[in-house]
Amino acid sequence: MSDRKRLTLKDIAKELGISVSTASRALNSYPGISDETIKLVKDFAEKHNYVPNTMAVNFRKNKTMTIGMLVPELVHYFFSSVISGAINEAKKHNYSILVSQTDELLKNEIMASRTMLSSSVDGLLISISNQTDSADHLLEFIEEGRPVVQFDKVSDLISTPKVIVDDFQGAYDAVEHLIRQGYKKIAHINGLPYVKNSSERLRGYQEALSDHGMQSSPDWVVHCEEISEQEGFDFAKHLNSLPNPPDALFCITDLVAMGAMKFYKQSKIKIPNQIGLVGFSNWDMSNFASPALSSVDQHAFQIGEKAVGLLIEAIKSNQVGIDDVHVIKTSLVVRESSEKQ
Amino acid sequence: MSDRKRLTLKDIAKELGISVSTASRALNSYPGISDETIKLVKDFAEKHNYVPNTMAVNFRKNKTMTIGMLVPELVHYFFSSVISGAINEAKKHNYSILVSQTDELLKNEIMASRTMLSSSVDGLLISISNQTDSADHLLEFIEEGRPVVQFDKVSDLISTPKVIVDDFQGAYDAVEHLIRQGYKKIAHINGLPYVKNSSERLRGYQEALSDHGMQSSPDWVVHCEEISEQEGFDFAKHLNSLPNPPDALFCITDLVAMGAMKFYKQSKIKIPNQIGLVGFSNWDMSNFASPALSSVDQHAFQIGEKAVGLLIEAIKSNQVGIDDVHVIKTSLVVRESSEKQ
DNA sequence: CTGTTAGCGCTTTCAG
DNA sequence: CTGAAAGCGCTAACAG
Repeated sequence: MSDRKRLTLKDIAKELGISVSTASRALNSYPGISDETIKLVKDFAEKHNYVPNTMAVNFRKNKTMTIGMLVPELVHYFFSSVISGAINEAKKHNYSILVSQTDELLKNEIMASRTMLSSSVDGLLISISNQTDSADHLLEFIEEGRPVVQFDKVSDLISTPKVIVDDFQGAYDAVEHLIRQGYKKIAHINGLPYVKNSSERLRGYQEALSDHGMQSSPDWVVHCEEISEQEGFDFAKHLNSLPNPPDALFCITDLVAMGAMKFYKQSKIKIPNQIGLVGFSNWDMSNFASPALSSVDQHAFQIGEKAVGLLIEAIKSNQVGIDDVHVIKTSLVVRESSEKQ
Repeated sequence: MSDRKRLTLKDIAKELGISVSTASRALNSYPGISDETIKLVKDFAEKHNYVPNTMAVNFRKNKTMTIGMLVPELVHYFFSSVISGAINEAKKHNYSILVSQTDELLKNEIMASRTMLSSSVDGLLISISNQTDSADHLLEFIEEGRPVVQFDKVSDLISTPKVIVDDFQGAYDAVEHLIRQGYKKIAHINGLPYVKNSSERLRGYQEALSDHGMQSSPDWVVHCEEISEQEGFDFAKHLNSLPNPPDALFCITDLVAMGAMKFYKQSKIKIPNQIGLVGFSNWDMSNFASPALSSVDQHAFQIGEKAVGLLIEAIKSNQVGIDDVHVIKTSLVVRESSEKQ
């Protein structure tokens, strides 16, 4: 339909009796163009609603002002918050964001990153999938001179700037808080030990305990595979059936903590008085749980902002492959589930 | 750095001693090219890792295979689910999705849609902001021959395909369910009366009641302005203080219902036995509430899929401005908050 | 079945 | 200060 032909530079030039290059330079306010012609051209352009053909500009400049962003799961409070921060920061610099998700599958991650590469994003923001054990698909970006910034789940197989959560500190704070609340037997539902986020949280847990002269029984550390609510429920049940059951639980995520909470409520074990509970991630839902769940906030929005900032910096300075790590501090949000009355 | 020059068609042609156009046609498997040359070229391309320059293709074809998507708030279970559905469907058709958000501000909506227009998306998917009372910015797309599809919050000031939730039916089902559960005095926390979603849910509420020969006291319908948790709390309190307080509450969203739930729990009013509660939107959190909140599911993912499907159809057939409405049926999810024991 | 040619709209040398 | 001209990589008439 319609497609009323758009005004081009050529049209303007012809109309104004000047050359295309002059028109171009005037519109972009080049040095060495008389104020007169600048005004002439700009006024004309304004009046006739000239809008440059972005595809032509992209093509010519070999830039799209577009950033690709790849996350494992979009429908996730953490990731949608990161994306939100990324979009807002990108907007400030006139970049747009192309979003896709991998459903935690390496296969999809490779496909999606290829698509982004071929759709010519100027750079890539990625949080890798759990399956990802190779960085070849990211290397393809670097090889083409397009920067990559990793966030949250990052691969060390490739040198890029990284924005990560301080999992260690977050866990440490959470456990220290439980200790200060007077809990004596603090257990930890962890994730898969070879996943960095998990191992760091475990380390934070252990160090907080030892710094306060407390012991963790090996029985008190268990490992989720799927980080699911069900696992939270099951492990809470399991821990509670031990001869010496814990009186507090630090869970690797809020979802797991919600599962645990369900078990304790069903079993009429009082939270927080009989069992203290702290999660990690500070989902919106944690506020609505009852009792409201204490949790470690990861400042997801800020992670998105930071990651975009670094990426744009890299794009502009044409630096790929710098390897620096930016650790975003967490904040413990104390709610009812861990405050003894 | 690097930027090891990429292979172009010209290179391939020269290398193979054929013309650029033949190379192009072979790669795109045009009819009327010998299988021999096709194989020759494809093998060579494969071997040397040829990847076409998308910017050049875009420029040439005046298409970007990119869709713009604009939502009020990205960090929102409903919208992130719609986006997720949209992305997955788009992927199937080799489209990518550029996402942005407006924070419910018309000003931002106009800016963002302009950006998308100028970044040359092939079409736009939009859920308008609460403030939006003009469709001029959407008209700009239509005028350029680029299709727009609206979803969820839609404007009738412009003719586009629309994918909307069956708010009426959803509300009707919710209220009918409450009636069947034996609740006699069903109140409704509604939204702003001039917002379509609100008015339709109100209509569903009213019709369900009257179809079952029940009355709604005017006192029992109240209107949120911000659709916040706090309002849910406050209105529940207010309703409960009436001389003839309701015994069930249908809330315009889950968030509002959570606020109401908080009030009743604080007041030791038993849910569901003393008060029945149903929300709308079926957030992930509703499952975790205690008692778990009954809610109307809007099939957000499916809305995203459908909207993208319609948009791509419009893009491919080059049809802008068709005005048809696709209503997605809701499903009531019954949980503890509305099942009397 | 293949090659020649023109050109998409813009930026950017290179000359004046 | 301005113009002429080349060319980015690709596709698509048109002509064999």
